[in-house]
Amino acid sequence: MATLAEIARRAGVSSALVSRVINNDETLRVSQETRESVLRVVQEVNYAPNVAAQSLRSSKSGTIAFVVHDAANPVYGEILRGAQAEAERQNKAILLGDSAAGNVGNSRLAQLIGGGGVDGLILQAAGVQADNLIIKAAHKKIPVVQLQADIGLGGSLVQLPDAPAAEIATRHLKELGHRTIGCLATVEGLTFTESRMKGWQNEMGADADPSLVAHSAPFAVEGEAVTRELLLRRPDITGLVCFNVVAAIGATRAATALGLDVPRDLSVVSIHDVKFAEDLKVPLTVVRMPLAELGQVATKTVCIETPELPARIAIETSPEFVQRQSTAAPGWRP
Amino acid sequence: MATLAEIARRAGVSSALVSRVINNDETLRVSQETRESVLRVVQEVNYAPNVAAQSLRSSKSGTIAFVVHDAANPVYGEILRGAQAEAERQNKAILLGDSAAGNVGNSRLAQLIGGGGVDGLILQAAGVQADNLIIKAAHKKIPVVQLQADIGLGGSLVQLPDAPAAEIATRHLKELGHRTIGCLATVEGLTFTESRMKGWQNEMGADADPSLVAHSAPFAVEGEAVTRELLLRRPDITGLVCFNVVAAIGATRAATALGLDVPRDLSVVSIHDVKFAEDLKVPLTVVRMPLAELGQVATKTVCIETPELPARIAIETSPEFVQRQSTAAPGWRP
DNA sequence: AATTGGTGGTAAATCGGTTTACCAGACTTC
DNA sequence: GAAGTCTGGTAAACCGATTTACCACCAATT
Repeated sequence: MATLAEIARRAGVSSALVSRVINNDETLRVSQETRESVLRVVQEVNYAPNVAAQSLRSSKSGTIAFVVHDAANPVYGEILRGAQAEAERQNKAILLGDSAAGNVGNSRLAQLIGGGGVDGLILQAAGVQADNLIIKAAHKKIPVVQLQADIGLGGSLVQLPDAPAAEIATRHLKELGHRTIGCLATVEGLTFTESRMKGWQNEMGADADPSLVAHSAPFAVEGEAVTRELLLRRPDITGLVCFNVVAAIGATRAATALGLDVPRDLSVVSIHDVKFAEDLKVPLTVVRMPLAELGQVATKTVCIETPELPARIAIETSPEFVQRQSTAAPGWRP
Repeated sequence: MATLAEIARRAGVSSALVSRVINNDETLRVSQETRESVLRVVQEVNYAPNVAAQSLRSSKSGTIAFVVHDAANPVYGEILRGAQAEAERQNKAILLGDSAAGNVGNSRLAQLIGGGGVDGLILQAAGVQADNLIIKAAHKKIPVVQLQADIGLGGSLVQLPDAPAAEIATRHLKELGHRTIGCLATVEGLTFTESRMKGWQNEMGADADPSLVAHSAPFAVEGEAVTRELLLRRPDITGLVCFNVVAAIGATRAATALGLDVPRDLSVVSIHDVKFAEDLKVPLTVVRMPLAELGQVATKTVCIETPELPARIAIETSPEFVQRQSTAAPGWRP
């Protein structure tokens, strides 16, 4: 493990000089000879600066924490991909935290966040109590960006076009002739849930009966159970707008289990797409969200060096409607 | 940002004492009073040690790098989950690198790996040229664990029960009455590909004709294209063993596109499971691998402090056969 | 001869925590 | 009263890169 001092010794100069040569210090005047011999030794020993020392001196780690509550969820995979790409551009590495995988608060990641080992924190806490320790640790020390839902950390909030997406989905069903359109929402109270609810309500107008709404965490089993209850409660529903595609898959399971055919007896449209949507028994009609852009913007924002981050950032890219086979004009039921 | 010195000043002691109190130095003798007043100040200022300073002194970062070539792939998600869980136990945070997301070699992650900012490296490089810079950087400095495939980094190699899994899959088709069983393998030359090939050959015996084999990267589109060629070349194939479930989904697409019914005309069995396998048009019969355990063992191994890591570690947990609807006795073809 | 100015560097402080070696004072013991 | 032995600490040296301030030397100018 070569150090600056080692290189300095070999090149017969001081370590200050080596550092200044390596970092292209403009104010340094050095002979061409000396510069070259320093660089030669740097090559020879395959020098890589000690990041801990740099970090200690500069108070920058070159690292950002990205905490989600279920890294295996395909939706987060897409966000993460966008974040990775932007992080690369910003020359940052990403520390991945999974708040579902344990108590993040006592983890090494929390120590890093609290101890200056991280330059910024991106938090996707939808549906999960964000860990207080992380919050405290991060508070006032590093920039925090919340994705999709404001859980009161005081950082920036990056939002998707939630209302438009729900409107597109709902309007699609209306245009097919549906009137009684259920709403399989995500967890109540979260910012994006409320925005999407608003989108559904906007389109439904007077028909936006609260009894048409049910809430589910983004898991297939829960989506299934909740949809089952909803359909039993309101058997007149012919169309269903789902706020999460994983829950939507559960919804189609529930419909099938109740003897309903999708789309003949129930049309299902969901927000978010998945790969293999085409390969499903019922290929889902969806409204795609610009998830990679969400991750990218969040990362860019958290890397901003200004003291104050913008309070809210709205992703303006339009959601993309993808018609597949889970929606159709309302049919009769046997 | 409180420092030790700050606390020492407030408590009227030396910073050495504060450090030793905080770290429960056994050799320290200190009065109860002093200890308590130190701890009180520590609480008051919400002290968190600077990780860069600790890291510089100790040459440990509390961080491990986990580099995969496609973080969005569900198979890696499962491995990552196991790695996360074990990392938490080892009090390490995970730096995620995606070798598909760009050139890892020039990334901040590479700098961290080369500069002591990472305590270990787990590399899942299947199907991708591992980045030379990472290799060089990591070489001889930190423990390296390779997952599934040995790409010559000289570190440890953790292997799944590959041959048994392929045997189980192949035997299943044989027991259903299939004789001409194709093999949609993964990328040629990789350690796990070869092991699974061996499993297939073991079961096929004299019937293991090389023309029954095709190779595909773990992507649906490639699985589809490769399977199409294979089926056109060998239309007598009635059963297909796939080494990767994502490629297997592509295989069913190809079969369908050729007018073949799965499982009537072609039985498909795959290694690895996915969530929503039940929701697919053709629910796939699969052989589940202990992926979380793979991630867990890799993480545990990379955290070992001994100079020499074991060269090879075999995961002994048996693969789990899951019967669904993509396999059946060979039928006639129209 | 003394000053100015440019060239080519270097010494030393700093970031913050850890650890080793050591020490002052009180108290015992012979 | 001299030597040992606790008790309760502290000083100072790391870890390695960066950066500011400064300096020695030589040449040119006044």
